[in-house]
Amino acid sequence: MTVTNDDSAQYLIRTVSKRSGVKSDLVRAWERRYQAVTPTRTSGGHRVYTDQDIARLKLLNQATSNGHSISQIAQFSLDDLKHLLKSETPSTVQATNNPLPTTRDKIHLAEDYSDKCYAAVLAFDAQKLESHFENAIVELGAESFIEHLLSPLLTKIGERWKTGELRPVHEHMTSSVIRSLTYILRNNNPCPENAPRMIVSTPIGQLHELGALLAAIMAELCGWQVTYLGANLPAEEIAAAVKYTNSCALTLSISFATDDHIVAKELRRLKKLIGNHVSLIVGGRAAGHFQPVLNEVGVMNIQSYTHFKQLLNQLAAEYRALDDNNRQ
Amino acid sequence: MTVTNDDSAQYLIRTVSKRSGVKSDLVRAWERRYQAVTPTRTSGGHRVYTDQDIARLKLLNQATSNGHSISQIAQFSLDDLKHLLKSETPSTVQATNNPLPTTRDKIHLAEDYSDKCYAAVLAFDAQKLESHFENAIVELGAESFIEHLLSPLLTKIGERWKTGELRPVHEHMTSSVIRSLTYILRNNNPCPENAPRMIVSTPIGQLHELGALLAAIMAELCGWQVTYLGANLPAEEIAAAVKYTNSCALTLSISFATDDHIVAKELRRLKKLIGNHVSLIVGGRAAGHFQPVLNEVGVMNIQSYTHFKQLLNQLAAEYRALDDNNRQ
DNA sequence: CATTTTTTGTCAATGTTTTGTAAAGGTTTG
DNA sequence: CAAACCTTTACAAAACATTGACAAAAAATG
Repeated sequence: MTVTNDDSAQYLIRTVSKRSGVKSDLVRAWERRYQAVTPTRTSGGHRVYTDQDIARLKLLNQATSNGHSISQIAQFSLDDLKHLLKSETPSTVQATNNPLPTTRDKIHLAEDYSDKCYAAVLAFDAQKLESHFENAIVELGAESFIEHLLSPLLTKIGERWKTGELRPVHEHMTSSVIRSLTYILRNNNPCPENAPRMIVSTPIGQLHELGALLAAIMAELCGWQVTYLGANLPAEEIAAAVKYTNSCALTLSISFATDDHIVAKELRRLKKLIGNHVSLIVGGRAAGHFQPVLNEVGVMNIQSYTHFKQLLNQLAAEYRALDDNNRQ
Repeated sequence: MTVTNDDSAQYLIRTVSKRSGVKSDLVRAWERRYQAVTPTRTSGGHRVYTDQDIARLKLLNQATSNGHSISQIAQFSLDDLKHLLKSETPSTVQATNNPLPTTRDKIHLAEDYSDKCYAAVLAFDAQKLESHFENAIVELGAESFIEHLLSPLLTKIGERWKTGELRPVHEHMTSSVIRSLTYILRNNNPCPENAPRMIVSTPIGQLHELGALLAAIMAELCGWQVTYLGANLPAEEIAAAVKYTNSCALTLSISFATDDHIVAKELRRLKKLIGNHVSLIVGGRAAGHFQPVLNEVGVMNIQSYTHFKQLLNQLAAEYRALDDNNRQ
């Protein structure tokens, strides 16, 4: 049984765009130039699409971001497209050259969205927040969404939380919305079989999960196979997860400098439990407070968004090289 | 529930509007433009609708907020519309014969999936778990998925956790996967504008969120507009969320009888903070341990899956009636 | 390697369709 | 008689369509 409905389901182009992740203009362009889809029309001339069309555009979107030329694959059947995507390595996210002219516009757009999203958070309007996020993902693309919208937004929320403009519930609500969005983001970027694995969580006592959530999403986008565990877990549990999944990296977010003892103790225990072959990465607002322990334990400390991305790619490369050697 | 296909039950447009959530003007517009409904008339010319018409408008309302174009689906049959929305809302129609999968088959299938899912949990394989869930949702439909798969699975996890077969991480991982599935489930079942609102969370000290998650999903499926806050929140925060969202119900899950004092205290504080006009619902494995407090505070205690569903529908009906009165 | 050429995503301008809402003025109902 | 309905007409915002053009990226060519 396939996911798609029969032909009775009819959508207008904006819905198709939202669901497939392809901008409306581009949907039309693909139809005009390559007949990638052939929607029926209303009496007034508006395009009307089926569920199949949406599935098709979703796959085409994935395939093109994997490097395929749209002109070559536009007329493939659904099965052909699925087959194409199965036997493929994922999109490698380049961390390098960013300051392109198009990026500037995106940054502007992202700021715009960021304001709207923050307003929704402040108003405690989960529905609106989710809606803004959805639109932003389509317009910005997953990568830019994270870098220029999500990342600064979470920083802002963290700050406002300290000043008292926001309450803890605001953060919980936001986490909840973002968590359910994970599904769309992951959908755009299926990860391969042999991807390096990572656990993301928060040590015990650390209740704020926004940072961890961001890290998890970023890692997934960089081609990692991430298992996200949520916040506030004791070292033994996290270590167990690392073993179960055979992960080669563990990322923790520490955003609040509550009790130095606990965090330090947990970090030391964790390192002992997971051993040296697993990379321990720590980030978050308050990570700096624990610098001595971080150094002692041998933690990779995240400095910035870009830094984390570099780290992710670097580690993934190392892991792949290691993996190749083992196989030979 | 049951639908009286009785022709004797006839309604005027204001009633139809209230029950379906479609404004009177719009009901007329849909009739004039697309013949979405074709009510009979009184001798004087007033429109007279049947229960079927109401059901129809309800579905059309849902479908449009789901992205379907009203002009395209206005003339669909009731069955077509139901099929379009795939997951059937319990509060609406279920009376017609289900020609496709028997309930018995579904239960069997669900058990099958349940086993697979539990195996994935045990093996700590988040990807496989998510994949099973996805397939199950498609095959079973959202409702059956929750009743016959998710609900028993979570119970099982709770039990196995107590015996030590599963660790806390297993539960965290499962929560994480289910949380990201929320997106699909919600998408299948968009809630109307005037839906009653509910907050779902877990009182401070209660770290297990699976029960709360299930409650949230069920409530959404019953037509509530749910804001899910995650676990472990102090009374003030939860109460703030209730106020922000103007919720008329609050559901808490208590699955672990840690410290009687804290939970009891939190419940009392919560009741004070939210007042009497907000329904306080409590469920979960360990809810029974707090029976005295629950009685004292005036809590509705969830007894079972079915009971919760009844409660949800009943409260929603009460709220709608109240809302109607306020508007008049 | 340097130049075209092609591909591809994006945008702008301009006109149309869709769709929810509202006002005006008459009719029915209780 | 007041409240609720009815019909018609109109309106405006959002969403679409079409055409044509542009520029970056990729590919082909010299």
